[in-house]
Amino acid sequence: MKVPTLSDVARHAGVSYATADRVVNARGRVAEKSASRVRAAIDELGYVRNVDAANLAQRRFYRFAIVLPVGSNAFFTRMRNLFLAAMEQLQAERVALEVIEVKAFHPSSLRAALDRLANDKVDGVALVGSEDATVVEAIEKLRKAKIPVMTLVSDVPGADRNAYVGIDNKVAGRTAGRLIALAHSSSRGRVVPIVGALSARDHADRISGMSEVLESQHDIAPVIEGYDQHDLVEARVAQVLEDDRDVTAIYSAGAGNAGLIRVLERLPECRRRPVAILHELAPHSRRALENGLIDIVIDQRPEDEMMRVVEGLRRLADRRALPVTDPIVPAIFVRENLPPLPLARTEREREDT
Amino acid sequence: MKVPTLSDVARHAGVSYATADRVVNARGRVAEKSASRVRAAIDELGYVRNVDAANLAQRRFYRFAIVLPVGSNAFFTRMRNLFLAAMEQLQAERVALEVIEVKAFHPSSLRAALDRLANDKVDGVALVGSEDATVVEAIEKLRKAKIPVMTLVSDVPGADRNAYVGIDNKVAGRTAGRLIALAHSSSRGRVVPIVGALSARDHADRISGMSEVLESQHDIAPVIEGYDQHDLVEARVAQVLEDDRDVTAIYSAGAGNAGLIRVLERLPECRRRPVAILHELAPHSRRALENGLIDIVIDQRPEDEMMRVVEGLRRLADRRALPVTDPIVPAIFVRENLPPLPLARTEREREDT
DNA sequence: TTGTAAGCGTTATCAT
DNA sequence: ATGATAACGCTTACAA
Repeated sequence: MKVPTLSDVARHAGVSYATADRVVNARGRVAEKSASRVRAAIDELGYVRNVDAANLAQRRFYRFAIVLPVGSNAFFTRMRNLFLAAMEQLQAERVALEVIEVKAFHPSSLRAALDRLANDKVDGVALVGSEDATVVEAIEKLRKAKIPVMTLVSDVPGADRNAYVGIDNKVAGRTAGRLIALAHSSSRGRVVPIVGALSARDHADRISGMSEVLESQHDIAPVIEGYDQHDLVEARVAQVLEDDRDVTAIYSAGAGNAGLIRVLERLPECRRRPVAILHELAPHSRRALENGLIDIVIDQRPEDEMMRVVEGLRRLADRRALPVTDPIVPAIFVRENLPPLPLARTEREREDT
Repeated sequence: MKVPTLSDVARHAGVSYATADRVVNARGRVAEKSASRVRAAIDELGYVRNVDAANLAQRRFYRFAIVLPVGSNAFFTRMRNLFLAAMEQLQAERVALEVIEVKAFHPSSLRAALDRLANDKVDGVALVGSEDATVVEAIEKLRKAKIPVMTLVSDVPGADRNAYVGIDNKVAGRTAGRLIALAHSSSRGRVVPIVGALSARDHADRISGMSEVLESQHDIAPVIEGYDQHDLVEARVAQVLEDDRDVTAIYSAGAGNAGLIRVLERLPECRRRPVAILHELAPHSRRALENGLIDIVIDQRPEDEMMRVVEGLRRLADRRALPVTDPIVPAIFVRENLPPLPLARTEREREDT
């Protein structure tokens, strides 16, 4: 059961090795006649490029760039730390990561970073997308430079990235809705939705998913915009709970949840705590789950996303097919299935909102 | 930034290339004095074996064996189909899978298969474990033959397999418990647990996890043993629901759920459907979720497990480190977050219980 | 116990 | 537009 090599292909096609190679690697300068003979030989023999040999000949050392928004967001801090923590192990596998931080909600900052990378000739780029024409262009430029691009956590509509690694926010919102419905049994409830900003697509998608499921049987209170800031969230939620005694559930689709948790913490004894569902495991949300202050955390498991991104970039750089995977299914954490705490923590780890 | 090669190591240690190689590959026949010099050189230079080059030199073609119990169990049918479906894509990556079916609950059948593999000199074995001394021995034998071993879905306590890919059943049960509690708000409930057999460790673990969470606030009815057979499950559950009008929840930790679903389907209108949670997505459980006959399916996502197994076996065969991963978190499916149906189905796919 | 050297299937360079 | 060939870093057979 011998696997055919490119030499076999060349011989079969009656051309030299170099010519066959030119076809396989699209180097041009081949007469169409030769090219077609080579292509025929390739699928007659069922030739597949030996990636190991190719990488050896190139003394492959992958350089990938990971572009993350940075700011006071606990989730991306966590994400960044995960990439940093992976670097050591990856070093031994001959891949180097460059983690680049750009200003959040600042497309031109992202664009500048991407443009630099296009000239740097890295072997692949992963980025947290945003809906912005300038970002679409930057991605196009990368692709033209033959650099694979993956979007992470947030996709870029209209851009032809090679793959997206992240959850479907609409589905996540619907899931939250269903769980809230479940927690209400048959009684009618009143749900308060919280987002960072309604203009953020992910947040809006989550809320609309949740509403879709609940609106026929329950009341949906006006959306609170907390701008992902815990003190703002705290103030607004406290206010709403005070004004509206009928609230039975809270669904927070964004960040700033430390503020929400503080409100729940000091809820008067007499008042029944509303069902609370929020997104992303973080030190404070974990603790709140353990203490019974909230019920459910929907988590997109950045560890998983990180691994898929690195693996995906490697495969793209090797010109291998990406495995056809189901979309990432977010994890649903309750008090009882929290993952064990990681043993070590990165030096720079911070507990921001 | 040159990466050191084994030649560098040899030179640095003042020995020949072959000697350095003997140390790295533990081939023996090296004077301790030389060996230690080589080892010193290795970590002075930070040498890491180039797996690509090694695989090229060996004309690597991985042969992995996947040993699955077969019988009338929908879950393992699904699992097997996943492996079969992956084979084509894997072919191009120079890995061949041999999917071996053994009789379920039949340790000596499993043992025989494993013993054959030990002599066959495959590059790695994945198997669905069971608590049995003879299986422990068979694994030991494989390991002695330098064959990597992974357990899948069910671990083998006491065996030194290289890794386990599967969920923590106790945790899964506790999660089910919490969700049931959530669905009961503050009212007291009465839960009927169903298993295949209490002697099956996985099932027992799930039930005990569930009970742990619920027993203080709710009633736990006697466990139904349905031996993973849908007609048996159907009969028993129908009986219990008839005898006991106070049942508010059902947790099925095993298989045979088609029977359970049939009972729920023909529940009289006047009677409120109990909260229902069961394990593993299958055609019938999916449909029941869509129809609102059950509330939640806890799924260990065999697609994911399959990929981890293949990737893990490959890494082990390459003598690379396994990535430190969190344990597999089962997915919690409700009606609203069901994964899209796969487009193609394997020829042999069957819909058994 | 130690050393030498011919592959492995590519990439990339140079010559024609 | 085509062809020949020296690396790449390892494994393995063989020689000393």
